[in-house]
Amino acid sequence: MTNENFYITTAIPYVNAAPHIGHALEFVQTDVIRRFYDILGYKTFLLTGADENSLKNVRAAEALKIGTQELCDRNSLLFRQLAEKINLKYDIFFRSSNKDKHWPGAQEIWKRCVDSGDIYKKEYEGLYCVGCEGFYTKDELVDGLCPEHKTKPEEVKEVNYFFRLSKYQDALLQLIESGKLAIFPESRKNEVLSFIKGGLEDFSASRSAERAHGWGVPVPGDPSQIQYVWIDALTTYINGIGFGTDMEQFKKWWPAQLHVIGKGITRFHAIYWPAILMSAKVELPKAIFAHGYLTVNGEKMSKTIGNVINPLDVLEKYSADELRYYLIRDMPSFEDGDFSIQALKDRANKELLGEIGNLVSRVLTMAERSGLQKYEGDNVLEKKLELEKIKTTLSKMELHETLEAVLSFVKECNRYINEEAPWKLSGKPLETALYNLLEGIRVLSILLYPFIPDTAGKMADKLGTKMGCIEDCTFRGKFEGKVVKGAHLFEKLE
RNA sequence: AGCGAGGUAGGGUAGUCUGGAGUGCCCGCCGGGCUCAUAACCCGGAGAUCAAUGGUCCAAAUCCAUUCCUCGCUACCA
Repeated sequence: MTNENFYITTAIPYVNAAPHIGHALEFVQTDVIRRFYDILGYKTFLLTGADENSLKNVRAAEALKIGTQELCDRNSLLFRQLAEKINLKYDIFFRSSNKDKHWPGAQEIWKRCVDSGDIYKKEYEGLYCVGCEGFYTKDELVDGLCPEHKTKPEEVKEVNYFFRLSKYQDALLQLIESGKLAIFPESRKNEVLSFIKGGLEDFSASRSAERAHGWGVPVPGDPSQIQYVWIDALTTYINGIGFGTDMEQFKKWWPAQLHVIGKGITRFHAIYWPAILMSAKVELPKAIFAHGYLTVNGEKMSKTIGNVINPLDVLEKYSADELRYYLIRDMPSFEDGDFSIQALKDRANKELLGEIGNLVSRVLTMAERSGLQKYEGDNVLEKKLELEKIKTTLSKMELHETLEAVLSFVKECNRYINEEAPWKLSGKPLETALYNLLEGIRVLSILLYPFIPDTAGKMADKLGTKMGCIEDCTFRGKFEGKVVKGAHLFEKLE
């Protein structure tokens, strides 16, 4: 057992629209890691939430003819519902429109960066598309026109605050090359390194309040400017645990052991964020895990195609465990993966029901019929458990590999039944076979807990055992739980 | 264009660093076994010029060179 703290975060998504299935993937991945660290004995804390200060939210609200806060309230609720329904075990759902807890921290960070001399005023010149309300670089334009609106962007000059990112180029390089800030997977780490080596430019850290429609965190001492959304968004990771408002709690959990993010925002987390923290003289997070994106039936998700999958709809028809299992099992942790309902059903029927549910069902039937109250025997089946592989793949964040290693033990249990044929046995040989199988299921209930917590709990209940931790994943020579078969763990999906 | 990652059976992957029979896993397909179990479970089989060419070596998916193809990153996208 360890007493170390483990603070983990999901990215905080823009809430300009309802959650899609990609958000569900991130929630599940983060939760699996968190729960694994739970059974490893860490004291864990998980932050999730919503980035509400984006201009996208302002625009989305205007399109719907409602207030921005109302839109954020509405959509944040959907994200929170998703978190609940998918069993994301979060400790805090933190919204960046929270003026009491978020603004003080975001402004404190800003002041500290000013004190370090890293924020300065500069005239910003850029190509601004009125339709997009955003700036474009020359490379992004198609024939000199905005790729979306096919209009010529205006040249706009505006005085903004800039963050002196260039100053941190060497420090960032050293930080990431040395692994002091770990980036999973390796390929993303390489991308970040090559980006840094290409030379870092200072970035615009504020916008005019006018252009931001007055929405966002004001720059301390200059109400005409609003903080650039990324600065305020990143600080939710520290503000949510008390930076600027409850430094005691903040010190308890920070630094984060892991930020889980989508691959598209790697740069902000691996470059901007550590630079801001260095400037503000705050400790740095330990690791970043960038997952891939989901396609749907082989196509990129898009509103235009109309193939966006809302995970809340999926959870109307399928259980949290079925969705969680599928997302981890079929999606490589780091690569893009393809989502399809058919594949989800196949996994649920073949593996959750056919292998896990059926294993429990056949063993508990035989155990009940045996009439035994306690079971003893030698630990032959335990040798098939690859606990080391489970731990090493987890430490590399290869969650699909971790799950596969757990599942291969399920297969060994089923194989063991076929080989031993306990239905033909009686006396000591029967007791030994049942002992091994019951211990096997008990261990599985622990190892499956991070992935399918509801089912794992049911398994422990059926065995009459308590949910254990990693130290309990060994066979103990004796099984004394009170076995009750009860209902099936899964029903077949048609 | 530059930098990076890849191309292994019908699909998806591991193996490559540290060369040693195409070795493994998942889905799909075909055949058999079992009857404890939710038509679930177990075993066996078919299916691959390991992208191509050239080289090093007793020996190459693995090392070297070249070519072709795919994907990612290249300043504000989960």
